[in-house]
Amino acid sequence: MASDEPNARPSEARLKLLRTATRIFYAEGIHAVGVDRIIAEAKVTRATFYRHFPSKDDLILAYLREVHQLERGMVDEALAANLSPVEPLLAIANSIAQNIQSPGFRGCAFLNAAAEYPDTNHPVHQELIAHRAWFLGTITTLMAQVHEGTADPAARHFVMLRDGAMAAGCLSDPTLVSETFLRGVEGLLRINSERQSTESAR
Amino acid sequence: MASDEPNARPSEARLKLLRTATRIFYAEGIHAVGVDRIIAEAKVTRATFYRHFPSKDDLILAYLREVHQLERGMVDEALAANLSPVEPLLAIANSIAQNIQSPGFRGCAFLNAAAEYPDTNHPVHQELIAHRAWFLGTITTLMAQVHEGTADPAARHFVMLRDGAMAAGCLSDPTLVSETFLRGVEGLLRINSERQSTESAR
DNA sequence: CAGATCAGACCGAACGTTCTGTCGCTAAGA
DNA sequence: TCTTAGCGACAGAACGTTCGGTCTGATCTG
Repeated sequence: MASDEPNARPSEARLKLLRTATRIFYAEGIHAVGVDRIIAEAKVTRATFYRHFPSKDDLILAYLREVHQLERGMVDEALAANLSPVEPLLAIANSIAQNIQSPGFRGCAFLNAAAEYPDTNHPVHQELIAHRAWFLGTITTLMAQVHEGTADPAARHFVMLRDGAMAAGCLSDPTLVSETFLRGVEGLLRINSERQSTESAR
Repeated sequence: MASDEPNARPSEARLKLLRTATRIFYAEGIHAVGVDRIIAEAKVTRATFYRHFPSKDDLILAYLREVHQLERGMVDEALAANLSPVEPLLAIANSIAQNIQSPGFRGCAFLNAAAEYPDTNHPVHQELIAHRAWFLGTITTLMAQVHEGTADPAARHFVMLRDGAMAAGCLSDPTLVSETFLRGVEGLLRINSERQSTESAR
């Protein structure tokens, strides 16, 4: 990607473009927003835009990577305060619930991108698949610490609840959606903890 | 909506347009497909298109109403074979699971439309909100027959699992997604049935 | 005959991308 | 200290294509 060397300090113009794109793509959709709009609101010129992003698709990929980093940050934070096997999962769930209730919440950037880019050959689609693989893998690892034998189905169940909550959070009452999600997660963790306790008692 | 009187037989041209739009919009996304494409593949002319649909938005609304009718048909079928309070819900869940595993599955047309039309004032957005209200209401009514007191949260939980399954069904292994969904629903129904049995035994 | 459909041209706007010349800033070299 | 070169950003025009929508006249069918 142009001008994005790992150790180079990103230019102010590039940051402005990426920040603007992240905000507008998330709020309004990707296809619904043209590069003209991003350029105008970032207050840079066309030449500057194309200097940093060779095409609109490059900007979209940068947007998704930006959101991915934000979500990684959230997960890393939950892992840092790690006391018992269940707590990181609850911390992640609470973070998701808070996000759902935050102003400007507009669902999952990756699920939204999937709706707009269904072609599995498109780089945008491939980017979101990679993100989802990371998230499922992370939850699976955490679930394995709760109960090794059922980690896979339990993680899939967690992610399904997450996906459902993210999808519905801006289509109905976010408070009810968050409650439903947290209850589902708590029930899931309770069942899996009891399995672990039952097997430990043997 | 033009030429769509309740008792009039829809013309062949209109049917072709709607059928084509339903297929392509669902498979490829709404913004990603222009009217030219629909017209070319439906093998009608531009004037015919605009005779039946005054604008692209009218076609999109017709597409969503078409999918809504299909889903109503699925639910009506599940209700028709109604033996016990739990069975319609299981039938609906099984129908959803089969859909997820069917060729060409591309998620929920309404969730996909929500991603592309986030503006709550847009008629497309309002159409999908109405559809979701119908679905949640239907599931709530069915859950009330399982256990009156927890019908609301249980229905929301069911719909959350459904949304998550629909979102993930074409982004990962559809068989695993279906299994996860059906297990989640079975667990939910078991818990709610046991609540009903417990309260009946008092 | 009336309505539906056809063929096809047209419109202005928007789309993503390319390009040119100019300006400002910074760092390095004389 | 001054000059120069290089880099990044600016202003703005231009390109070809696609977009959704409008319109006209001809043909077909019931």
